Amino acid sequence: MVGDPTDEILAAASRLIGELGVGGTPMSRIASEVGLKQSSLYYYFRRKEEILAALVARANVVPLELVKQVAADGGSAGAQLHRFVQADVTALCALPFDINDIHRMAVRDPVEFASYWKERASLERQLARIIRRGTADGDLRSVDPKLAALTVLSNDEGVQNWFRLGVRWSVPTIGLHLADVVVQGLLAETSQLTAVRAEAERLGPVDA
Amino acid sequence: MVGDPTDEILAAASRLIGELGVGGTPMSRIASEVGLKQSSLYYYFRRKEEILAALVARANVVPLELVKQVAADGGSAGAQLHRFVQADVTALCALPFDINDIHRMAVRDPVEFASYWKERASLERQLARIIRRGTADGDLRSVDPKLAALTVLSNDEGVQNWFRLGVRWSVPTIGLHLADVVVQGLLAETSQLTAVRAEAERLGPVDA
DNA sequence: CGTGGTTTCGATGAACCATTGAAATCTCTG
DNA sequence: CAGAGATTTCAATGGTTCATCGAAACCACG
Repeated sequence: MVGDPTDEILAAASRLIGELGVGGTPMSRIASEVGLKQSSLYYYFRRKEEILAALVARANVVPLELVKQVAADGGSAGAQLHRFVQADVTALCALPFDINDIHRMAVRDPVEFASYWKERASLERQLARIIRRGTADGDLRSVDPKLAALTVLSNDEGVQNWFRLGVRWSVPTIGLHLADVVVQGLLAETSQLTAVRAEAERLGPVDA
Repeated sequence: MVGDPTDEILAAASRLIGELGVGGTPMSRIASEVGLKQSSLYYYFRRKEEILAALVARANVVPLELVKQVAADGGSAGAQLHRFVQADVTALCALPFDINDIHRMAVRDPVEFASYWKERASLERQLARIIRRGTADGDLRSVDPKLAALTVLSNDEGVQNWFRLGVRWSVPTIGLHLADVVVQGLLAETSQLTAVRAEAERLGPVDA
């Protein structure tokens, strides 16, 4: 054990949950991984969900940073959306565990996961803002911005889910495909897709 | 208790799991719901997962029926896709439990859920075939049909997930939005969306 | 040293999954 | 209707996990 036991525990939990799932990783296993006895974990975390909440809190920051960065970098709404989707898919697939797995717990325990839901709502709002602006500019079709934002995020999480099962495509391939579908699906005119894609590429990958 | 205890058990399990989640519904609760003791359940199902497998097996049939029906009804690939997405979203949202919740178990237990994975693969294949034909006809953009099929299904499951949390939109609203985005996202020309939508509407909702 | 705060642990209890062998119930036939 | 044989139910039990508690070990510092 080198650093803060809290970090050690989170790192071990993160790895094990990615391997065995939330339900499949007992506290005793996490404990032995960091050289502690099972009951000792409860000194650092009062309940198992507290570990999950801490884990998801970290994971949640990433997409939020992404959408902020994308908005700050500017460009058309389509290009922003395109860059966000690609980066979001990449970020979600890079997590050591399935975010939906932990999301499942967050549904049952709104108190413990309060910050998760707050950040999640913020993420939807900011994405909706981009889409709303796109509609106002005439770049995007006229859609309900909030509904569109929700489906975009759902899609990112959905493919992340299936990616973990070992599909044959690389993450960039999936991200690019998804970004293309989503953006063209919201674009006012299909012919703009190549232009939007070029613009997104010119701005480069998001670095958060 | 009126009919086959097996059906009684599945019905109770289905309802309880929708309410409390897979991990949150003990066998004892299911048992008492159908007027049995906990251990008696194991006469009908050897393990808890067997109940879940039976549940998901039923649920899985629906999208499979849908895609077959849609293909049988004919029409352009875009219209078929549009009708399928709407019907699939409706079907998934109508399930008493979150299909992803059970899907999670299926990942860890490929033996028990063997039929699930077979039907799932079949679903992806048939959807991919529709998309492939659309590309060949020039209706759809040139995309990897299998990747596109996977993302379409992911999207349906993704919104179903979030729908359960009580979003403010109705199921038909969500389904229509998603179908529009997906279809236009894959269409060769945006201008065709209204035509495709009209065609899909003329064919009516899928009745499987 | 020794005092007070921090960290770890063993013991324990409650909830749940699963098994088992026996009891109760049903079914069918002579 | 008796009773053999199959079906269905259950109480008892064991193993695993989450969580709590009080005591012991450890540590910093006067």
